[in-house]
Amino acid sequence: MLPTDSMDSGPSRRIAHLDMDAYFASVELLRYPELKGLPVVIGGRRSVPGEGFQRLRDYRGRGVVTTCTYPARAFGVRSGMGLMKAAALAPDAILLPGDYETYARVSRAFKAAVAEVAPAIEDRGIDEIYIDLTEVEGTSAELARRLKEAVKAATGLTCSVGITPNKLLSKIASEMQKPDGVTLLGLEDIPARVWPLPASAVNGIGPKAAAKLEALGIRTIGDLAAADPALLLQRFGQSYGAWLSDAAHGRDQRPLTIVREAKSMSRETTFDRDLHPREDRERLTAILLDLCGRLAQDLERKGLAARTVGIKLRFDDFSILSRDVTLGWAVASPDALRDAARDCLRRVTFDRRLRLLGVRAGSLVTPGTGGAPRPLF
DNA sequence: TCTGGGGTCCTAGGACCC
DNA sequence: TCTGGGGTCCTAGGACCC
Repeated sequence: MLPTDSMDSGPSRRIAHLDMDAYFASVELLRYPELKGLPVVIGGRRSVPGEGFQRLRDYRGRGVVTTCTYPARAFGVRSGMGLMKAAALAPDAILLPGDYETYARVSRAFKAAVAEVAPAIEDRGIDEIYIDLTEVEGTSAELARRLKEAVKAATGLTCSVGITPNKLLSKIASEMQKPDGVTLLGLEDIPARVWPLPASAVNGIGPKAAAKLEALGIRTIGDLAAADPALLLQRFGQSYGAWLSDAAHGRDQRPLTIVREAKSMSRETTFDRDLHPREDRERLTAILLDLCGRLAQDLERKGLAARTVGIKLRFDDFSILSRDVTLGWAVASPDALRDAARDCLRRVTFDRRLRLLGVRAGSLVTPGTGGAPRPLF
């Protein structure tokens, strides 16, 4: 047995994961302080403006809970839950439509504040980031406090921070003391603090993998660490099987991705009611044109063009179908996106009603560089 | 009363080329 | 006539994440 971990885990790092608490709901509470302490749910479509706040019980139609306050969670409401089901649990909860422009603005503000403390940041979406603290002066406890203070000063919001030697453990750690928490973990804490958690607490073990593990009698991360690696390889394949073993032992050497280029952009919409491919043809055409127009705007804003265009359909039975086409050139205009999307739609046999239509731009290039044919000389 | 919208990555087969 | 092995690109689907 090797006496130290430094020989097999490489140079030791200090990585933070910072996660905003009930993010969208907390931003709304800044705007409506009178809702503090009440069950509030963010979700659904923008409703007709009326008097006062809309109650969850009055909501009609499709939609899910995007996020909710902790008092709403006390009723059993969860992200991703259908709004009708949420209304049955918490009929008096306040329902607010999402205001994504504001959430994005506040997001830029908290990330800029964190960058003042530590500049090496990996963006993980609107409400969370990884931060490399390896080269930053101070104890982990001090740095956690400074990060939280910087976020609070810039936005008025609280967050939870986990600091450990890698991204995998920090992601787990930041969940441990939510909300407004700090959790510091070393490799020596793994057996006592990480192994009792359910396997699904690992980022990358979703519902399917968790169910498959459960069928093997593997429920906790500790069970996974104790499982025969050969069995995992056999049941989950070389790549994922090996990763499962590593993850259970807290082994993770992934670097932070500081700059990331967009790989694809898409727009999709779920209809108010399922649409018939022929009887509702005009309505579907109008929706397709709208999606292409919005996607073209997104591309223009980012100065990008697509060499691949695809469509996504969700049918009334929730099955999903996609088709895409790669063009010999890059496109960005609404008309070109529409023509390519129509080519894709022609390859589909429609025998069910449609629930959702989406348009996707992939193989993105910057026009004038990657989009042009390479010169011969 | 079912189940949003925006992404990434992986796998796997076939076409095509060397 | 049959023997190859890579490599890349494209397409479709699926798992997972925020």
